[in-house]
Amino acid sequence: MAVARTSIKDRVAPDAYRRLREGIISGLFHPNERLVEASVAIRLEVGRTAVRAALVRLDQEGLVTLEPNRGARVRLISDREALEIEEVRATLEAMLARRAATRVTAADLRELRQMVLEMRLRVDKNDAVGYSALNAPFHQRIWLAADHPTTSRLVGSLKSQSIRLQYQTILRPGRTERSLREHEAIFAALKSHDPDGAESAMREHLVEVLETLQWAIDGQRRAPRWLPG
Amino acid sequence: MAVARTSIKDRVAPDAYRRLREGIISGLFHPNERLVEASVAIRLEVGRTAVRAALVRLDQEGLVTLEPNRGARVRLISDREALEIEEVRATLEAMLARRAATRVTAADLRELRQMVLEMRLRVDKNDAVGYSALNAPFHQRIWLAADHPTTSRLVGSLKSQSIRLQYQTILRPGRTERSLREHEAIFAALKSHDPDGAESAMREHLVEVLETLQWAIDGQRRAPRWLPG
DNA sequence: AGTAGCCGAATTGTCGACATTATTGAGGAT
DNA sequence: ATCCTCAATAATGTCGACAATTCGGCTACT
Repeated sequence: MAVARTSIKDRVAPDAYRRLREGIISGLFHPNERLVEASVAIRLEVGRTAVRAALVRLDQEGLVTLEPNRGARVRLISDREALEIEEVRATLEAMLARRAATRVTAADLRELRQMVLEMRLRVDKNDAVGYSALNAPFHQRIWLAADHPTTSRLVGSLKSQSIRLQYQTILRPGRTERSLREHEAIFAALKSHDPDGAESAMREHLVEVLETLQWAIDGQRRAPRWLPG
Repeated sequence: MAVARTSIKDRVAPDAYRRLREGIISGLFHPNERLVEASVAIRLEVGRTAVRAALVRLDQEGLVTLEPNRGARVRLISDREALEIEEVRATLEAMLARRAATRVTAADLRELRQMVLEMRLRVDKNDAVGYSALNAPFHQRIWLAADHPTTSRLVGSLKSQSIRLQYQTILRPGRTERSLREHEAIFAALKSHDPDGAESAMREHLVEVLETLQWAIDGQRRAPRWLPG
């Protein structure tokens, strides 16, 4: 059989943090699930020490809650908190868009244009998930153009916390069409180096997202439980 | 002599993180200073394990940089980064002020009014440091009124990173007078429940702070080193 | 029947020992 | 003199063992 010589620390140990993080974000570990150090260590094929360090880090990052002597759980973001996070994100991304408008290079614009075109393509093909996959890269490209690493890091961290509800927002009928137009508006503003335009376009876009989120929350408040009879 | 029965873990261990953090913020550990686990452990009278955990957490928080196999240092925030942080803070606090304007209770206003009066008092007494000490609580009181814990936490964390330059901003001649008037303007806007007014007053205030910061940076770029002869 | 208190399993917290990795400095060859 | 090699040192990374804590269930007593 031989589990190969990948014997627990070929070079896996260093990124126990990254892998656990990925596991949480991807939903492999469910919200509120207990994370027992020993079990996780076995599952990830790393030592308990590494898991411990990862948990501390994830706690600080907000993806995990760590209570003294009582262990760790995948942090369950409340609905209210999810909305708050989205609100902050909107504020910061609007600021980034503003900055980006005055700094985009030709290369930036070329790439962004490419992305928007690809998005349009997928929407026309009714490929909602495919479209949604381009969403994050598009935004990130704007962050890059804004040249503001501090904020970028912050927004990135926020985003990872609110993934849970992200999936459901895709499902809203007619949302992709609208989302695409918003993205196109943002691109247009950036292209014409219009800070006010970019900021407000981004803000409008994220207000939309926020409303969709609210819609998703309302929806799930009913759906998940039918009492028998 | 007897260092008392505080024998290394009476109940000190749990907050090694807090103490190390405090030490960094208060300047007890200098920027760029190496933090050797063993030494810190002795100095804080805790085990190396606790120090390790604290370092990981502080790294995630941005107060310390942690390089694999090369140890930890107190993070030195570059001038550029300090400005970026202040910029983010301005954006977020402006948003908080806006929210606060629509939610301040009578009790909030009473407390804020008290603070502003006390500030006025100290400025009139030419007590710059005394005035400056009231600054943080005033802002925090507004965060509380805004009722947006996510953002409050974020802004608090940002603030701790940029302490280094904070001191020098006090020294700017005529700054306190001006700062006081800005605070009074913010209070007035909150009192009349004017979101736009509160947001812009806060933004103006923080733009002022940002400029002062820039001034301090420029100042220190010359001051700290005279070559002999 | 109800409740206080107590055992025991499971899990976290801490320590000490040791392996691993960077760093420094001395010595030697070119 | 300069560069290279290689030990000596110092610090970090990891593991295993054990102490401390929590929690669930069980008993004993009223």
